[in-house]
Amino acid sequence: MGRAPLRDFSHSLPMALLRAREAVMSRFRPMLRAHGVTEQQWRVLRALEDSGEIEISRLAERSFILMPSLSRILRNLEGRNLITRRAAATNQRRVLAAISPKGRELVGEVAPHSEANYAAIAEAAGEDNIAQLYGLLDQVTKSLEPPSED
Amino acid sequence: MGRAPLRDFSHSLPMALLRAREAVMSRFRPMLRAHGVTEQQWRVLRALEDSGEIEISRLAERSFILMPSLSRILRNLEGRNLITRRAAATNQRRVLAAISPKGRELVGEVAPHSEANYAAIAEAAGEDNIAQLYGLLDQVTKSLEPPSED
DNA sequence: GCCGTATAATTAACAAGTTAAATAATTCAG
DNA sequence: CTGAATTATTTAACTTGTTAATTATACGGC
Repeated sequence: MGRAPLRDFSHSLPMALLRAREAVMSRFRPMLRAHGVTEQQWRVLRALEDSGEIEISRLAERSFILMPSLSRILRNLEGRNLITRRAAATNQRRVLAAISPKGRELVGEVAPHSEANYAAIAEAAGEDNIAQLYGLLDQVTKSLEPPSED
Repeated sequence: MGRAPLRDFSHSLPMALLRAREAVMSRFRPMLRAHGVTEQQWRVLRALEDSGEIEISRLAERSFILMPSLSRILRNLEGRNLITRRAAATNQRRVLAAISPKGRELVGEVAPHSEANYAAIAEAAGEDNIAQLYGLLDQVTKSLEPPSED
């Protein structure tokens, strides 16, 4: 107690966010693992299911994965025939990725479990708390993002 | 918006937590990098400064880093003479880690910048929002943690 | 049409996350 | 007191995060 020479170590915002995220993810990881995908691979597959064929730069934004990581993940998923990649017709630099039938099948298998987990989490934490948390996270995130200069 | 075949992809709790964490950390990483430490190395040094000499299992809990990662991080920090490691006298299995004078010096240099960043973040996001966010994160995290059986 | 510059994606290199296995020291039953 | 089970830490293997460098294509001025 008394003077704090530094912010109390156990109360840093990054740590609090990390703990919360881990509390959530620990309920998903075993299930995803049982289906042979990592958390990030799952994010990519879900994003592709949502978007249809899409430029990988945009896929990186949507799945919130940096390009170098995404590049490796796509190589992996392509090797397992869960996605396809091809150069765009108009611009050979751009690469378009799309989910494959096999990938869609996998998403179909995993999605119900994922939904059940979300429901269990909402139940355990309280719908209202989750909703409020979403709101605050969005607000704080936006207020911290650099003033993008588009 | 009609039926949602799956939860809207862009609104998953893990993603929202990840985005918020990244919004915060992006304000710290360049500064830490300039001082030659990663985010995790910084967490470890701060935790050691707080705790004094401590068993590394407990250090893992405090810094919220898994033992295999921590093992590598300590090897690195020890190699740079920022920390020391020694076997406990009573139990040769246990390893005690402590921050070194050089490590303490580094913390002393970095801490003011860290504090300034926290202040800027609180300013940008609003003290009240941050406080409310802490509360919600704690609450949700606790409600999701498995009923620990001590 | 050619050259410098910008853009999209990948690769490189190192650190850390995740799960499983291995190592080493301790405890405890018999 | 010996050996099986337990505990603390490390190592292994693979994946991802992070920053920098590289490759390949497209664009713009001349």
